[in-house]
Amino acid sequence: MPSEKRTNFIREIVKQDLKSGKWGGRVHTRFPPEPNGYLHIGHAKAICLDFGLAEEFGGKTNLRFDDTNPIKEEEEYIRSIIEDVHWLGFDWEDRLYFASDYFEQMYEYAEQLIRIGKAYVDDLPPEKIREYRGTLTTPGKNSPYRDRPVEENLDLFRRMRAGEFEDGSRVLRAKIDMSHPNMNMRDPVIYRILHARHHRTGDSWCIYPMYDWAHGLEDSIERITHSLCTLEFEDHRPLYDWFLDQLGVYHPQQIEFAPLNLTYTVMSKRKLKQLVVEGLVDGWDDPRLPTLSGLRRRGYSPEAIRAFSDEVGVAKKPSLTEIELLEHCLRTDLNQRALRVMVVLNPLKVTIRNYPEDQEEWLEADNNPERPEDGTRQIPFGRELWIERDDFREEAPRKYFRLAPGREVRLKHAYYITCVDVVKDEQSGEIQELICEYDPETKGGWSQDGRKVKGTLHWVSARHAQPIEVRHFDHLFTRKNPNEVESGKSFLDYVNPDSLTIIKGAMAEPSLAEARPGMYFQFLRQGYYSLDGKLSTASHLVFNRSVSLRDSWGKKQGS
RNA sequence: UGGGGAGUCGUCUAAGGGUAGGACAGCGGAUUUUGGUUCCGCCAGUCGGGGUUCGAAUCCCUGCUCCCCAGCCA
Repeated sequence: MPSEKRTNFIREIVKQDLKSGKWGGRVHTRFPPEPNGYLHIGHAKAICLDFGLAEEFGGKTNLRFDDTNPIKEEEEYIRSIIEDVHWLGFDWEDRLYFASDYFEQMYEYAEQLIRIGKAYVDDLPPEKIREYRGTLTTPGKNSPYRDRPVEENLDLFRRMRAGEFEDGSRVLRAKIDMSHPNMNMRDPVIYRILHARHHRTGDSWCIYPMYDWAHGLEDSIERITHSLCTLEFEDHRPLYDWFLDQLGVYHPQQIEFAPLNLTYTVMSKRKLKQLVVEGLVDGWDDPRLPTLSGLRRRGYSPEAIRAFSDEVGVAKKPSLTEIELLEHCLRTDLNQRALRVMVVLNPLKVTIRNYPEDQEEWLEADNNPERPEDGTRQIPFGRELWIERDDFREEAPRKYFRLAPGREVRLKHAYYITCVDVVKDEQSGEIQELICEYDPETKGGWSQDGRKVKGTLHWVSARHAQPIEVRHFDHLFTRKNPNEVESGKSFLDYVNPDSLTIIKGAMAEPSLAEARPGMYFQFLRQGYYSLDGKLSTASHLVFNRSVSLRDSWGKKQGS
């Protein structure tokens, strides 16, 4: 369906609402991250949905930090989240909000809830509250403090705010129904005492609102129309609705969709954080992580991630998407834009014995055959070259059309060469060098006589080669779904010990010295690569492989 | 055995009484100065059982399976 925009059930609801005039023709969404970790590609799906929907229907989207728990939240996360959403290409204009900006208003609403007899201060300790809540199959029972008079509740709640009580000694709870089949409705806690410094409000509060209380109010205050969230909040919707109905305030519609899961990785912030804290990866932006900063460092483009978000769709079915789809989206984007360069990862020396000793020439190479307007560059050629060790076989299997003794191949953009001799180490038998001859009539890689050369190799002039470090990545986990753990094990037991391969002696053509982070390269015949801005120095360039090229030959060999 | 959700090719996702479509993956082939790209083709699905209907993925009944919920996290 190239011309038709892909639809989904939420988009249909929005279209329906627009038609019926339910929200006065408005579409106003929000992306509400808690600043307690870095954003990952699952968030990207939500961001694309929130911003994409508003964009499509002429609406607006707020970026709102849901910063109601000072114990877990940090400034660094706010910074990274802002950077990541911008990088993805979305703009919230002047609508950057913080839940903490509404604390006073939320507090007043809480007093209102107390006044209408729908909230009370409970002196039960945490264990007792849990005990009184009952279980999934048995009803809970009322707290002995449940029927305190309004005035007492008001007084106690004000004193909670004033800091008279210790953490955990009292809470404010909604008065709903302790035997409700939905656990969330069994008098949920709406304020807890936390003598903790908040990154924005400092020490002005020692009571903080709980998610269920805060979130609907935030949405209401901001006049959100469609409040999109993931499936696990489906159970919370009755509570979301209950609070807003009790207060009689503006009431957005919460709609839930299935979160994104990808094979061979984990998506929960808790687990990602654990990998970071335990030093199993190189920070939140480790290129093996599905974090947006990790993907960026690995060389993913925001366009690829947005295309992927469109591609996975939106539904309510819990799903596990194959990572291959993400990789496909990256290849599709990078094929169009990546600059082609030649890099030899595992060098094997080639001497062209009929090429003059001191001669060198500069040959023209296109930067991107998919986009001629990207022009050409000059690459140096000489008597001594590096080619890929893998591109030579002493004994060529059937269908192998790379270099072998007596065989002729094309050096991309250069000449046809024929292997005439193989130099080996006497002791080990290891191939040390290939002696070849070139055909001067094939400059540029064409022959006049029209003879066929099936194989084309990439190469680098030894004298001009720029040594670089290259990093290849494999899945971070050995299991398709590392969240499915056998008893007695943890997801950490499935971390892939071989997820990072460092290649030290790669040889690059000189133009790669101009590489900067954020530039996309295709190392010819190998894959897409990007400069690692964190590890590279002026004299030591490190390139990360974003994704390999598809390899139908290697696939055939491997099986 | 409480409540809330969900079941369509291997994976993701359309179709909402009228030919089950697309993408990824896989498999073949053509083109190719990247064994890339591009192009063409193939493979492959409505959870089971009843019912309503000329006609059911869609409506009804029933069964099964999977996911989420017992934080003073979000």
